[in-house]
Amino acid sequence: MLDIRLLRENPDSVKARLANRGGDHSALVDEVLSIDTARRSAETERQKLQGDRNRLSKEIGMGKKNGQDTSAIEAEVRGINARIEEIGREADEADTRQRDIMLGIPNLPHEACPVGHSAEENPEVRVWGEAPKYDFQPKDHTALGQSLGILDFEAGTKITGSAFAVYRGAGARLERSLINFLLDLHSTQHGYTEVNVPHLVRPECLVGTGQLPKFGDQVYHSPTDDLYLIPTAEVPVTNLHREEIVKLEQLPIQYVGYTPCFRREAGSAGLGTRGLIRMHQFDKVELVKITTPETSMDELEKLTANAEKVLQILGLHYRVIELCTGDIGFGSAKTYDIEVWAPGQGSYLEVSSCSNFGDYQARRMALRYKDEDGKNRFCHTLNGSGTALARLFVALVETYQQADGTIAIPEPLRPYFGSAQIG
RNA sequence: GGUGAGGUGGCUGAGUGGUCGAAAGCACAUCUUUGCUAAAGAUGCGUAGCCUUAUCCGCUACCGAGGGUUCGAAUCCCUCCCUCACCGCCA
Repeated sequence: MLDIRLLRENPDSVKARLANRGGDHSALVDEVLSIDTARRSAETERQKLQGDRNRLSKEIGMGKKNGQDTSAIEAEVRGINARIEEIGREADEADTRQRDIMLGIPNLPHEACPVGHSAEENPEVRVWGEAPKYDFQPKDHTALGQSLGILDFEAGTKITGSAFAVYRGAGARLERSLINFLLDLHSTQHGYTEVNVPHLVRPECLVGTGQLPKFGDQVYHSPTDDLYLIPTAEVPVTNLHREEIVKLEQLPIQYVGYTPCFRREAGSAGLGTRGLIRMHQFDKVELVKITTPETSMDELEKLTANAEKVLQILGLHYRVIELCTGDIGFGSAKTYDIEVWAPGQGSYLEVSSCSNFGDYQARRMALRYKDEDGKNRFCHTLNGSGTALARLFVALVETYQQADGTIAIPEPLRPYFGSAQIG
């Protein structure tokens, strides 16, 4: 959520920065501003009347003690109460409407976020390694998965539906070994505290990180309990500190957590057509940081480097791109995507998206810290995949496939996987 | 799921209709004094909003949440949520 004071003081600048995302948000900004004015005027009157009531009620108390007749004042207060109820309803309604609209306005892109209209304009920041060459025709992971018996898409469809997969034997073991490898790497080498969190969350959590109210159709929901299946560990992990005032010394707070992620992918192109690449459920190891405003941009660089390290250790060719203003997510101020090369696809796959949300999420979830002067300020929040598993699995088997159809396991993963190859 | 107890400021814990945003203690911050790694004293110390040039002052709200009674509610009534204990059930 944006700071309403920023909108009041500098509406044109806010509109201009939002316009860089594409779409027109100026009408929303104007609407919020007009509601804000009405809201404050109603609030001021309500508070004045409440003050009157408090004063008169004390008079009644004193009067009764002294045996005086207080019926005239009581009648007066009854009149005030009627007015308080009326004006109070106005104030509350305005407050609710203002918040609802504010929750639907995306974050301002950071000055460091390149301006552009769409994904085509995302600058490439760096490339690591190079695409491996094969003296045979590299296969797609679905073909490899089937011939090795490690992936079973039909079984996923049978027990749940399309875009659900079953990993078998060495496939299941590979997935599990990757999870352990990633958790160990980030917790022991990069200074993140490992957390294991619930996969079902309250709606407030999704509001906090920005999925609700606007993207409710993308998450699975259990109406009976009003709980949501998490679309990413970002939601429960960041919300660990919702409505808290953390100590400056605690920052930066750094968490790494593994969770499955559940996404309805309503309206997504390519659902169910490309093996593991877009699933309704996939595993992910997520990195989350809570920082001060002064350090968040540096921390974004570090976080991105931490995620890249995964691919470096596994020897997977990748590139980092910087998302332009037209392509960054709803709550993000700046985002780097890490894309790993998948030889069987002949393309890059996004395996990590590292974002700095500034104080946008912190404001939504009332996450603050006390600064040197003892003043409460909103934290900055960041997160990035470290990394998504299904696509990492794809890149790994496609990259390390051999002419005989077996898959070599890269050296650093062998202690986790338990052998040097699959097949 | 059943029964019982309870939810007050960072923590402990008073407060059963009026001047309580809330005693006291602890913790914390600053200052003072004495001084050998600590003690004593003083002061300060919740959050949000409104007003405002202002993080001054002032005002309003908040004692699990939401309703109700009343001129007035942390205090009375109702509903819900949560925590703890025991029982049942269960991975």
